[in-house]
Amino acid sequence: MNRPVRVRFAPSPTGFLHVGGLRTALYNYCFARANGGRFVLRIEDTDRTRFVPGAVEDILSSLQWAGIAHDEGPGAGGEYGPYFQSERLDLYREAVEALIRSGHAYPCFCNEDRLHAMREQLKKRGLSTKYDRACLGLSRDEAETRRAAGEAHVIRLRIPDEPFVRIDDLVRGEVEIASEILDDQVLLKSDGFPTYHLANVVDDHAMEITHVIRGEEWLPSAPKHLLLYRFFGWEAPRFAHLPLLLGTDRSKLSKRQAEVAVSDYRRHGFFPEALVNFVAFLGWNPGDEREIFSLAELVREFRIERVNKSGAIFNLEKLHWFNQQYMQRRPAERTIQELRVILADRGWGGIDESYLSGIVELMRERVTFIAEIPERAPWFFVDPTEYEEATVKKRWKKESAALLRGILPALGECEPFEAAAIEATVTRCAETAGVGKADLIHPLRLACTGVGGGPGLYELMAVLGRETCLRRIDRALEILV
RNA sequence: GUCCCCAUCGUCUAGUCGGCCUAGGACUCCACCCUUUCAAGGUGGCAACACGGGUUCGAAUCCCGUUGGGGACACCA
Repeated sequence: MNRPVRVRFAPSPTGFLHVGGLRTALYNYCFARANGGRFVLRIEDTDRTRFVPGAVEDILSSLQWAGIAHDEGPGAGGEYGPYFQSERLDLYREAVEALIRSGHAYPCFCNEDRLHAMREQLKKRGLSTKYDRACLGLSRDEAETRRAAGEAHVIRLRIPDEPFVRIDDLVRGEVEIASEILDDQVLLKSDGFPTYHLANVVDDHAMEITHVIRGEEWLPSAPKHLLLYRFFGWEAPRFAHLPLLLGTDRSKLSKRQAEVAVSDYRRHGFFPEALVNFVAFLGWNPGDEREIFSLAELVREFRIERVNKSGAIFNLEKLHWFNQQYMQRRPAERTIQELRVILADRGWGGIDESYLSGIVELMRERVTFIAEIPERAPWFFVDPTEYEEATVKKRWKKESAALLRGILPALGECEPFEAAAIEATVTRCAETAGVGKADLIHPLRLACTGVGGGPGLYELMAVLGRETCLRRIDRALEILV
């Protein structure tokens, strides 16, 4: 009765890993980990016409980046392989023949044109566009003869004559669908490849999947899958249909409305922890007010029963907030290394470790992305060549130049050249000159950075170092007069 | 069009089997505090139970309907 928990994430390589797919994978992963189960990754590559080169690699690397590791599947091995459906074709063919023998499936020789015309007719009359079963009337002998002759055909599922199919969904409860609206779905295409419906059921059974956690778009076809399990005589898994991720226009999140590939977010500099945390909260929450969850914490707290029923809009602003939160929390060492790479890309390579450490310490709570550090504070890496006009106007007074000249020698002797000592120096000079500290601080900041905002002046000067500060002050004195 | 799903602030949501909700938190926005600046942080504010019927002493919570939104209707997944 109680089989060991096994779940799967089964993307098709028709594009890059979608953020919605990431959430589906995440929920599957959490469910498996929380229940001592196995998380299987299976590639559903049964549509040769839509295969996108590089998609499999993108799916794999995106999942790895996010920290969602599969126990079985491409790159991980496993007892239930192969994990590419294109390598399991024999299984589907055998299964479909068994279905034909038991009378639950039948060959159909209708061509696309006839099918299309038929649907148009039904649509015009306001009826559902299901197959009219023209080929169901064929005798078994005739069908076999035509198949043997190599005539192009598909195999269709024969929907039984019963009032309805019921599915007990883990997030939606009981859902009933009238059988009469179910279509005689194609199971095997004329090219010998299975459709999703067949391959999915055959593989989930073969791989002993106990819980199918997937997007809500599959809910309407779930009854067909249930029927398939019954016709095969297999125990069906439990189903959990997840609410959709929506774009700002409230329609299913798609390429048209926003960036949807996980790799896009990665490229923009979002942290995997932030994306995972954000996406986890689109349809689930712990029931209290906590919001920052590591992957390990999600595993510990995730309950499939707490998954919401309604779709959630992918709110980029909130994602930014999560990223900023993680910017402040993540270990500085990682940020330093990543900053080093970004700087090297901009031609600012070979920078001292302790210097980068000082920068990160000062900038981490002021930015959302690492790349913002050189953007917002280029003066850490190069002397300012011009001075922000509005700040000059507001902060550079007639007496500023004299004040800076006055503090220059004191800064030259300030020992050690650290925040506390620099502050003491500035305070003393301000007192001596009979002005407020601010009259010294703002011109100093302008001279050292060229801008009006940024980290605390003393801290920033300490990081820049005495030599750099003095040089910059000299130069400002020349230019600003 | 047919079928299915959904319905609390602009957004993500809390609201366990109806009373503790004059509906809580977070994002965004605004104000104030902190402060040399910019942030971060703190405090406060704006802002919602789609509508109509029931059931009940009592409903955001249960039932029905309406409306709205979404999804599915392929030899795509």
